[in-house]
This record gives sequence, C-alpha cells and structure tokens, in this order.
Amino acid sequence: MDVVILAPSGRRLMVLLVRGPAQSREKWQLPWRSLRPDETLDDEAAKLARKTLDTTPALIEQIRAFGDGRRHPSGSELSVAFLALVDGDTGAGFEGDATWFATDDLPSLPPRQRGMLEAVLTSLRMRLDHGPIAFHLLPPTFTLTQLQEIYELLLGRRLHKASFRRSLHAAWLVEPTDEWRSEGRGRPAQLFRYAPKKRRGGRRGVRFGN
Amino acid sequence: MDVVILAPSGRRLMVLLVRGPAQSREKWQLPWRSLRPDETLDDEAAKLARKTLDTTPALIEQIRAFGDGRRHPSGSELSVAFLALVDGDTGAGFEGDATWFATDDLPSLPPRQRGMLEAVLTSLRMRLDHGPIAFHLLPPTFTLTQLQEIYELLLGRRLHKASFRRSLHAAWLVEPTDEWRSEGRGRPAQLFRYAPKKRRGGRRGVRFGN
DNA sequence: TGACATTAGTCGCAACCCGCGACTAAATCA
DNA sequence: TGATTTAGTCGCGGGTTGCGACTAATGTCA
Repeated sequence: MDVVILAPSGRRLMVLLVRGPAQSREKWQLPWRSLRPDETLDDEAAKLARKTLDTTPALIEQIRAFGDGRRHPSGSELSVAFLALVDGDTGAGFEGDATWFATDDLPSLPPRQRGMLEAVLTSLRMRLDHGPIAFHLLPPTFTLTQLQEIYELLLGRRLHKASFRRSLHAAWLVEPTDEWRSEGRGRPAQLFRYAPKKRRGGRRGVRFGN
Repeated sequence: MDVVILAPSGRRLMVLLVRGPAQSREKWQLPWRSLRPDETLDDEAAKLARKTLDTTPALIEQIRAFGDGRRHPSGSELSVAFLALVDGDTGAGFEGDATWFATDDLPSLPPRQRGMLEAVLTSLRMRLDHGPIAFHLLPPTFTLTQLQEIYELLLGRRLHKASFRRSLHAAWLVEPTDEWRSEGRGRPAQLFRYAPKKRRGGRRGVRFGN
C-alpha cells in the first residue's frame, strides 16, 4: 500500500516523500505500509495519507496494483498504488516528518515505487478530461486563472485563455461567487466555486485541445 | 487474482465463469487463484487465463485491486482484477469446464467478484477511445461492419456508419486486404486487418461521437 | 430475366467546435 | 495621466461531426 500525495506549488507539482529507515538503500521513499489481514485496503490507505499529511486529503483514489518483480522496501511481491491530492494552500502550510519534492526533480526511489509514481502521474493526466479531478488541487474558491494554471501544470503545456474558458463554460462545472480577488496590480479576478450542474442533453467531459 | 474473460457473441458480450466448489454459496464464480509469495502478479494472471481458456487470450491487462470488505471465495482481503479478451471465433469454439454467460444476464456471484466484473466492464468502455482495444475481440481479418458492431456492443449504443468510418480512417488503424467476404445476400464486404500507422502530426485517439 | 430486398460503401451539407489573434475592462505604478 | 499588468470577451476561419441521401454489388423470387 503506497500513497502518492500531490500538491501544486507555484508552477510545479510536488510529491510528498518520507525518509526511509537507515539500512534501506534509498534515502527517500513514498509513504507505505503493509496491510494486515483484517484491514480494508481503501480505508487504511486513507488513514496512511491522513497520518503522513496531518490533514485529510481532498481526494484519495486507488490507481492499480503492482506485481512486477521490482524491488520494494516492504519485501512484499504486491503493492497497491494510491493517489492523494491536496490543495496548494494546505500543502504549503505543512510541517511534518515528510518533505515535498518537485515531480520533475526527484531523488532516487526504490524501483517499484519509481514505477508507481510514474503510473500515478500518467493516470492523473488521463483522468483529467473524464472527471473534475483538477478541482481537488485548489481551495474551495479560486480564480479561473488559477484553475487554468492547474490544468497547464498537469497537462504539461500552455492553454489558450479564451478556449479554456469556453470549454469550462460548456461543461457547467463552476459557478461564480460574488467575491473578487485583488492580487496587487492588474484587474481583480472573480472567484468561482466548483459546482457541477446536471444538464439535460449530452453530459460531455471537459476536453481541452489547446 | 481474478480474471474477467470476455468474448463477443452475436450482439452480446459474454464472460467466462467457472463452477464454484460445492460448499460455496454461489454456484458460479470468476476464475481466480491465490498468489504464492514468490510469483509475479501479471505472469500468473496470464497463466490462469490461458489455463481456463485453453488458448492464449488476445489481450490481458490488470485493471485494479479490490480491498473493500466484501466477501470473496478466497477469504483473502485483497483481490486484483484482470481483463482478458478473446475474439468471437475462438470463444465460440471453446469446450471446457467453464461456460459463457451474457454480461447482461448473469447468475449471482460472490459480492466482491460482482463489483470487479462491473469495474472491468466500465474500464473497458473508458479505454475504448484511448487505445485500439476493440480489435482484440475480432479475428485477425474482419469487415468494417463487424468492427462497428463491436464498438456498438461495448459502447451500448448505435453508431452512424459514415461517421464511424470517417473516424476510423482518420485514426489510421486499419488497412484493407484484397479479400472480400460474401455473407449470403447483399453486397460483399471488404476484409480489413489491424495495422496501426505512425503518422506525423497529431496522433489522436479514435473518438466516436455517434 | 427483371424487380425487389439486402447489405456495403460514399458524398456533401449544415451545424457545431476549436485555435487564436485582437479587442475591452479594471486595477496599480510611476 | 499614461504605462503596465492582469482579467475577461468577441468573432472569424478552418476543421470536425451528425446525418440523410445517394450509389454499388450481390441474392431472391415471381
């Protein structure tokens, strides 16, 4: 049971790693724990995430099992990878045993964990246009520019502002609040909240071309 | 380790079930086996599928792990679900201990297996437009109408012929052979084979609207 | 031997979607 | 007051999609 805990920080996606025991080959590892025979998988993974984070993550989801022969600190043959998401504000205020690393500049990890992390990231990218995952990386109220930056972060490319907003509008996922955020210079931005609307007719996912 | 083995039969998707031991609550079960500590997950799942089917399936892929508290014949807390696909001709000629059931008219299954089967089916549907999965349910050479029927089967809705072929053409996944199949009445259909082409420019998935 | 039924395969239009540059709007800074 | 910065919108040109109507090739049956 391994958890990949992610949070955005500025223009980077961060992952939470813990220090491995002294005798282990790699200094850093994904948080993990072995499952006792009477525990349920998803519950224990949620607990593990909560314990390492010291808060409840906005989302926790199983990705898949790994049973290739690669090395894992548990010595066990089977690991199950979980994805957990935290919004940037919560992630930033974090003070614990574990520390954040940028996903594009990682220390060496146990080989199976390296594979799991990779798989979780691609899976996250793939689920982006099927479900409203991105919102879990943001505080409950946010500007559309913030939301766009999250999508750009996850997709790894810039998006066109007008097109992004058009798609977003078509998907009926957000609704405006009556608050505005002034960020120093520039025109203030309206704050939105996540509020998916059921809509007669084709409920299409959010598909962003560019 | 549970395997969901699927094959098309006419206008229905069939799943292969085996008879449970006498003392078990449900008469039918998904083929499953416990993993010994020194075996690798994916290899053993492939072996299990081969053994029940008596042939090599066209595709076998891990879907995800299940560790909810629901009952499973193994008594174990953790199960990993696999998807295996067989083409209709091979599936039809099958003679073994197990038997085929239509996925929309199933006998009662152990609760966790019921959930696994459900999850495998939805996962199959979702992967349809990301990878060329459908081809694994067909013999190596097939007509475009056959291919369309597979897609309709999996998506659960009718598709428009002209649009389907246009999308297919745009995705560069098939190439025509010089053989034609005469199916009794009506104009003979040209046979195609699966032959994905690398293409400069945007390698887009097959997206069928309707 | 034709007319008809049946299945395969294509064409083209109207509506919709998407990329993108250019615009307006509201704030701060000098 | 004018430059700068960030937010938000408009609209055009081109590509994609849904779909009805068409042509093509075969078997069936009077």
